[in-house]
Amino acid sequence: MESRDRRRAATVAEIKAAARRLLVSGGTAAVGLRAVARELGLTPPALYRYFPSHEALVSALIADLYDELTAALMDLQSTDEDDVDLGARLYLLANGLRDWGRTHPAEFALLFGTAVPSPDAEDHEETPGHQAAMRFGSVFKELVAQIWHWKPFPYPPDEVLGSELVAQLTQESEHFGGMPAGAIYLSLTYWTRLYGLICMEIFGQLHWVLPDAAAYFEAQLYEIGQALGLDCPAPE
Amino acid sequence: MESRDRRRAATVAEIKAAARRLLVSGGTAAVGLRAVARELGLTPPALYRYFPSHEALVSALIADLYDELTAALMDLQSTDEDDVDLGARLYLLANGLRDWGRTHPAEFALLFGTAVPSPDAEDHEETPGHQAAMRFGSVFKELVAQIWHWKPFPYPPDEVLGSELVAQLTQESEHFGGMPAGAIYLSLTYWTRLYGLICMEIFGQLHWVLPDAAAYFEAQLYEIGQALGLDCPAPE
DNA sequence: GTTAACTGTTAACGGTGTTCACTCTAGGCT
DNA sequence: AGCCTAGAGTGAACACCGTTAACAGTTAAC
Repeated sequence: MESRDRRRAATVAEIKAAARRLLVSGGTAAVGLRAVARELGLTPPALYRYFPSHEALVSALIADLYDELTAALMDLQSTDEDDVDLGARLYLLANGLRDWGRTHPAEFALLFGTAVPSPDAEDHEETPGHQAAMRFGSVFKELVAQIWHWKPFPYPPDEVLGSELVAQLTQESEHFGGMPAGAIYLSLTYWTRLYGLICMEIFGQLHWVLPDAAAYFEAQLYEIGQALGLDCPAPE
Repeated sequence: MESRDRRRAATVAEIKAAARRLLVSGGTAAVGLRAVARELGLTPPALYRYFPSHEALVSALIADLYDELTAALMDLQSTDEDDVDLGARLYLLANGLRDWGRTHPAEFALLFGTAVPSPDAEDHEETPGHQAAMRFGSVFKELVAQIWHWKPFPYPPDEVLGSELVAQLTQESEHFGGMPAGAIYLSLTYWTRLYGLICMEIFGQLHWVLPDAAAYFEAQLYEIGQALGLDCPAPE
């Protein structure tokens, strides 16, 4: 005899589970409102008791997937001892993100394949999906800040970056544990290269030159780790 | 009294022009078959005389856009003298690609924002869009090969790349003017970083840390140019 | 025990890509 | 010149989509 809100929460979970099933089996386009209703043996309008629109349903799914990915990456790091090499943790994070994308291509495409809405819509900054994405991003930011305070790496001086870039980077310093602009620049470069690499591999934009991007990814990972003063495992 | 095929070709061009108008004004989702027909004052089934499906229409538009982008990048290079610094050409290419994306965000999203179909569908490798994408890619490949033969740059030895990666890269050597694996690796790194960077900027995945990615792009461009032994204009 | 909130239904509207049967016009062939 | 066939375009229809409105049954709360 579950209370009403419990039943409601359970139904919401079932809806999202059905949506995800459709996403996995048929890609982003397959997760339609009517299809989800069909999956649950409901009529389409019934879903409007739980989500105000189809887009809201998809957004909720996106938020869930972000949180799942975030959790997967976090407990991938916490499995080892506390005094582990932080560089190895970053290596685990990078490989964990890639692996998640490779094992969940449909979910990955939903999270990172669609263009982010323009940032001028400032009223939509509080969407649950956006907040979940922020939590996901801070996993990387916090680890990088830890690495910096653990073993500071050499970074380019402000002169070579240019004052405009330094100004923007300094503004983000609080989110990076007070790191200097040059160190934030290197961290951002790490993220940019990692993210771009994984997206290109999973979205198939690397197939035309590399049939299997694993070795290339490994080499790149070694390269970008070095820039942060880390000794990632060298290939071969 | 234009011949029948002329009239037909003209109509095809009008259809694609209308599709593009819709793409620019309303994004990828706005270029629907019925909307295109409406734009031309036709009924939807009429378009099936020119394209077998909606997807084919979009594919044709994609191919056109690839060719337009390719042409824009090519005559961006050919505007200067023949004995110009080839490094400057690569710099122009990189900036040209970014500028095209920034001035044509809807077209850019259509070309690079949707996931590429899986490569296991080998029968769809001859689609006009795919061929146009190949032509686009070879602009970069050919310029890099020219640079290599013009002023060979130092490259990592096979040992640090690993035999698996070297094997894959060597297989692509013919498309890169006979360059060694390490040189192809550096070129691929250049492309990967450039491509990833531009996609992230235009798809808004850099907004959360950099309000204006121009300075960051400039710094990155300088960095990746150096890896190819080029003296790109330094920032500031 | 009555009442109000909640959950689900059916019917319908406007939108989409697509197919079929039909008309009409213009070119090619004898 | 005259048929006649291929091509271009139309209207009606189908199956799908997201969404809304009006309605019915159940269930929790006062």
